[in-house]
Amino acid sequence: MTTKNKILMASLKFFLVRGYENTTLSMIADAVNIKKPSIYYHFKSKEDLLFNSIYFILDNLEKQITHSITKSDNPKQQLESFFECILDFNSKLSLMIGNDFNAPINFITIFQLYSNRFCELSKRINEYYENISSILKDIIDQGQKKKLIKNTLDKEMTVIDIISRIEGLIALSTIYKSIDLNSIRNQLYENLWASISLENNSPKTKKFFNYGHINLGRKW
Amino acid sequence: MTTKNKILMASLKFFLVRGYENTTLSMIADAVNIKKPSIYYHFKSKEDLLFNSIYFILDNLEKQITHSITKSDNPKQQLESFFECILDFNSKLSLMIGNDFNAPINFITIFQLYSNRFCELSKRINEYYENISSILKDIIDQGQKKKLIKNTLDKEMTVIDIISRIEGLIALSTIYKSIDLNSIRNQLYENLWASISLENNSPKTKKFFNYGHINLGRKW
DNA sequence: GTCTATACAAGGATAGAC
DNA sequence: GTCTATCCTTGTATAGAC
Repeated sequence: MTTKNKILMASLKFFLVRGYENTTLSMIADAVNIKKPSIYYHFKSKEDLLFNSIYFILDNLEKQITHSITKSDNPKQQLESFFECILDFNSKLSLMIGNDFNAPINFITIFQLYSNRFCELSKRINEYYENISSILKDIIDQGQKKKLIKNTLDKEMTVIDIISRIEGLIALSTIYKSIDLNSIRNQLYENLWASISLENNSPKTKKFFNYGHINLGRKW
Repeated sequence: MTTKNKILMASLKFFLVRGYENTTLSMIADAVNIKKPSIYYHFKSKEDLLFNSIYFILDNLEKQITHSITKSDNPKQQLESFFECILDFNSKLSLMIGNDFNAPINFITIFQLYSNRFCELSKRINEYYENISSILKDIIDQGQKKKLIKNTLDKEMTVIDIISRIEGLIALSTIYKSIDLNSIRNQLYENLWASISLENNSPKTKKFFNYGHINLGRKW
């Protein structure tokens, strides 16, 4: 791993766990075992580090979502993959950055905080939502054609409903201590499917997907 | 309005819109038309301001949820009030603090950020979730007794499902620019009700509640 | 209760040697 | 590419006058 990547990964870690303002360049430098000014050889400012951290998250997440969807052409399974993929991405991110704080991380918070402050980030984050919305619309389309999903659904609204349920779940599980996300996520997906599908009794299949290794997505 | 309350309201505003670290005591002092050191006469530190801001939000929100629930003893309407109340609280908070930034606010983000950093806050925030969980459980109980809500529901999970849908919606609408929350909130509530109720066709009633004035809840 | 003046610390960033 | 030394700004907080 190059020094540049080490710096980026350390930044990502601190930004996710402590937030941007509570992360200092000294902390990052210490974590990478270099001195503060060396960071400036690789990145032009602290903001630059934030931007690259967020691009890293979004690039990888999009890649993994796209990949997980192609594993099946069954709309129900695709939707399940979509659902699981985002939840798993959050857990994996936590493992990947070596989260040795005992605070759970939530990658969405960082979007909320900085999308309104940095126009450049806002664009990219919105692009991400456009992308996953379009993926979901395609899945719903296919499901309707195959008579698996209700034809009466408002597509736009259903997309919002699905995304907000997933993100709400991640957010809530990091704030409210009494939630055991793993024990209910399958059931919550079944509820979601039941609410949009034409089936009467949705079978309760337990599936665990593995999305492979998280790669560095962006060229420098 | 006393100087103390003015300071608190200004802090709340900045904390919600800019976050804690990006809010300086000078900004607060300017907004209230006093000098920086005068703040220390009323509050012992910047942290003290953060704590009181969050208590203010939670005290008021709990009060309004409790109040909105008592307006009906029909579980469907109570659940709708609950749903609407939290969404409206977020909008009202935005109006109340005189949000002249063009960034939408989301009062839940602040919980996510500081519940893990300040043990005292974590306790209070968890207490809030325990409270609203218990309110929701009661509503579901009543609904089941009155044969309006499915008996097969896992109560714990349903509670999490409901809260995460509401909070996910608020969060998403502040990040993703293409969402018009007001045009879909009623439909989303109907979806929620449809997924837990025994009715086959849920009637589409449009209701707008007014939760009255937001009061200062905490004694100093 | 509010002010002026000021202490003190810390963070981002740059210059320039090696 | 990485370092030491240092600049500069800003933020929290306190002392003490009025």
